[in-house]
Amino acid sequence: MTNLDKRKYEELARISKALAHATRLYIIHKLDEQEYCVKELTELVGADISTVSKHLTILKNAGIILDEKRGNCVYYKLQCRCVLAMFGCLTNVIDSNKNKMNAM
Amino acid sequence: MTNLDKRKYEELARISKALAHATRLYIIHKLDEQEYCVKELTELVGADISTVSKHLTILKNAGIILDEKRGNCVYYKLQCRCVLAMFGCLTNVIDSNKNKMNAM
DNA sequence: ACACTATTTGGCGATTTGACCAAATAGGCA
DNA sequence: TGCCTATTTGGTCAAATCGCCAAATAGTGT
Repeated sequence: MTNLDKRKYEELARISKALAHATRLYIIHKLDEQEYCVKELTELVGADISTVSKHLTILKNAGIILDEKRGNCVYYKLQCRCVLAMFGCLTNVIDSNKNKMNAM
Repeated sequence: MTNLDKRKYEELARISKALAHATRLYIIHKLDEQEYCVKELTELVGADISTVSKHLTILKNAGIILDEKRGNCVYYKLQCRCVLAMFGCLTNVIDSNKNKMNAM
């Protein structure tokens, strides 16, 4: 793997790692429906608010979501809806696995 | 997050985690071009063969690649090319980030 | 059976990740 | 200013991940 390749795939992995968590995928899914503040997401997720805040930071750093402070709250929304295609991809793999299973 | 949701997003995360590594993404990319045995991939990747073997196991367990023993070697290939769409998705996010940057 | 090659597995140390708690920070409002 | 709510940050601990080495396994050919 050349150095150039290495950088390229580490960049891809950086985004990919940000997606590699059930809670973060769930948050993305919810933010696709509407924007939410941290407190609201915390209730939806059902974890400590500091935990949710950290997940949001990870997604933000990956450029997947955006934050906007309004009044007392920080609202998050999807930065680019192209991540939603990821769900389709992941689901395809899962379905494809199931089909392979059934075909046995 | 309901129990059903939880199961669903953990399943998605399971696949997503398998992709969350530069070397594994690189392997997928190479296997898109042609099939390779472990030894060949090891040379391409430039890591210990046991390390590469473990990466391959992770990808196999996620249903992303398939192995086939022929002669002395185990050849790996993509199980479903739908994972390739994932590269497009990840690249979109990265490009989208860059565009947002430039627009500032 | 023996030697040789390819691959996987087990185990270890190092690093990263994830969850919670507690404390710090930031804004709004009385 | 002081209080209250929302959010982030720092710290700690447990668990997961990663990479290598060494050993085990599997198959080929002599």
